[in-house]
Amino acid sequence: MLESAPIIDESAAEAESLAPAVTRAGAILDLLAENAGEAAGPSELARRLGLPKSSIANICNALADMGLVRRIGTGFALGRKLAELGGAYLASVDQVQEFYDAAQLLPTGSVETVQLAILDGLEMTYLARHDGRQPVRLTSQIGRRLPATVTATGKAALASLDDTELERRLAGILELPTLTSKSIGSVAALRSELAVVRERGYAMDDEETVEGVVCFGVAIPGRRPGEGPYAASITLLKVRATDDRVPLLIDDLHLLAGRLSDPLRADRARRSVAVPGAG
Amino acid sequence: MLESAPIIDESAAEAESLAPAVTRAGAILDLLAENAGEAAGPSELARRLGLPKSSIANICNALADMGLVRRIGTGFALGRKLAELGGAYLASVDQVQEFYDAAQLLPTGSVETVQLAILDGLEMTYLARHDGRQPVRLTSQIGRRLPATVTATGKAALASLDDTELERRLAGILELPTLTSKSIGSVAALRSELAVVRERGYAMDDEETVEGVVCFGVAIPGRRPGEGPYAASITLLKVRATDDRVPLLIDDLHLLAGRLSDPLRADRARRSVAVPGAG
DNA sequence: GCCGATCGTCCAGCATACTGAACAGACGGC
DNA sequence: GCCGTCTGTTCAGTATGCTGGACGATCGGC
Repeated sequence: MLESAPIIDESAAEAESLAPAVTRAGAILDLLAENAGEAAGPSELARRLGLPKSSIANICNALADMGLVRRIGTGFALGRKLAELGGAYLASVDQVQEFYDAAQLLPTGSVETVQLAILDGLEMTYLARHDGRQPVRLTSQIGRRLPATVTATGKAALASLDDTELERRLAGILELPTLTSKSIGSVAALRSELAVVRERGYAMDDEETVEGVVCFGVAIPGRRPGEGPYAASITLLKVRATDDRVPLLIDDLHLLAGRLSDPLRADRARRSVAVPGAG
Repeated sequence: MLESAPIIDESAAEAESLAPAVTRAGAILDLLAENAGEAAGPSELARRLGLPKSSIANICNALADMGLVRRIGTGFALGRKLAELGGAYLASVDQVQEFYDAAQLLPTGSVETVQLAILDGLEMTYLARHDGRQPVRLTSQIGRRLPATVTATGKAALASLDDTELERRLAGILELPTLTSKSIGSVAALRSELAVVRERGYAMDDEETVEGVVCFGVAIPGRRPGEGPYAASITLLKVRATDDRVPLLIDDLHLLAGRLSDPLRADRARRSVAVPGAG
């Protein structure tokens, strides 16, 4: 059950939208996503969002008619059309398609967990995952968001920004979210870490996201102006990150990044002629 | 580029929504998903949907502010938040979580492509996929929709419906969509096929989706009332569907279906204590 | 089995979000 | 280089979608 909470205005920009109903619908979806799996009724949603109950009910019914949410009893939960749209988004990102092909060809990294993410503000959204042969599954689910400052992908992506853009994103930030005792907590520490990343050519997450797990990451520039940088990472148990393997994995990441960065790719039309799949 | 098309009213229910802006926003997302990868401007969207240009622009800006669509130049394409919401939806479906665990434990099927889908009307939406060890990737992408009548999952799911529900879904259907020359094209042929499925205990797609590829599927009942039935399938090249392997794969599917059907699952709380992932 | 609380739904009035036309800029072609 | 056609954006007026309150159904507790 969703815990009651005082009135909040979800995602600030509410006040000045030219299509308030749409913005509110988005806030509803966000709220349902935070408590995925649990259904919430109109009253509860209205209380949480600080919006009139009737409006919420109208919007939810419209969302339900389209399949964006599904009715569970009298409440609402995320709907199956979101899987369809999410899949369509992922299919529309060229880097995702190429990532799957390229990741399994990596000489050393193909047996590890390799992931692709995109920077969004100060968070990373994970877009694709190559599951290696390791029995332990340490991976984030696709679509999951993690703070950029505690992940190898995030630090690599932030380090690839020019200084003015970086300062813009850090403006007003006083404290950084931490997931373990090793997570970077201060902006000052982050700055020096990013300097190291730029110098070294790759980023490292040394148990900053999960104890006992390390990640290595490199940035992948976007192909269109304004398109936030991407980053690829390899995740493995710290005990497996031996001195002889790590350099090979770093090489693999640079190889992968090179392939995903290169706009000269002959298989541009591959997607449109691909086998439509079977079920 | 999107081809021009005459005015159409996307997904009929437009006329009588109590939150028209939300319904329109959904229609926009649908349209962008159909032509994923290509950006579309307000004018083009307005023409396609038969709606005022200004309204479309307002809605698109609201969607862009939330990340549900992204701006590409002056046009719009699907946004990264859809990946987040889609992932949250998939995480909210208990069967998906259990599917990943169960599929890789199948004695014979774990080396093949195993998929999970849900019935929606007369289409299947693919929710999860276990990639086997086969070099050829025959899989649909997650979120993809295929006609239920040409897929093993779809026929298994339809066969699990009671007659009144089945007739309701087939009402008014004259012709069935076909993907290959072997696809079922008539409702009469479908009825007799479903009778065979019920008798036999599993469904088969014999090159009805893709030439040279066969699938076997079994239904998995939903756990909540009104929740459309699920189905699992195993996909393989027809040349690999030998008489000694197929019975083993069918056994695996029934095993899988049994595990996903059984509401008595001790790992119910697993999701809430799972490792949050690393990046 | 009664009652209180809370739920989801309905309806009419008002404020507001939507509409339609006019605006300036960017291409592309004869 | 000009012009026709397209784009995306802006703005004021009005129809319309949103709001708040009341209704009936449901659940939980003393």
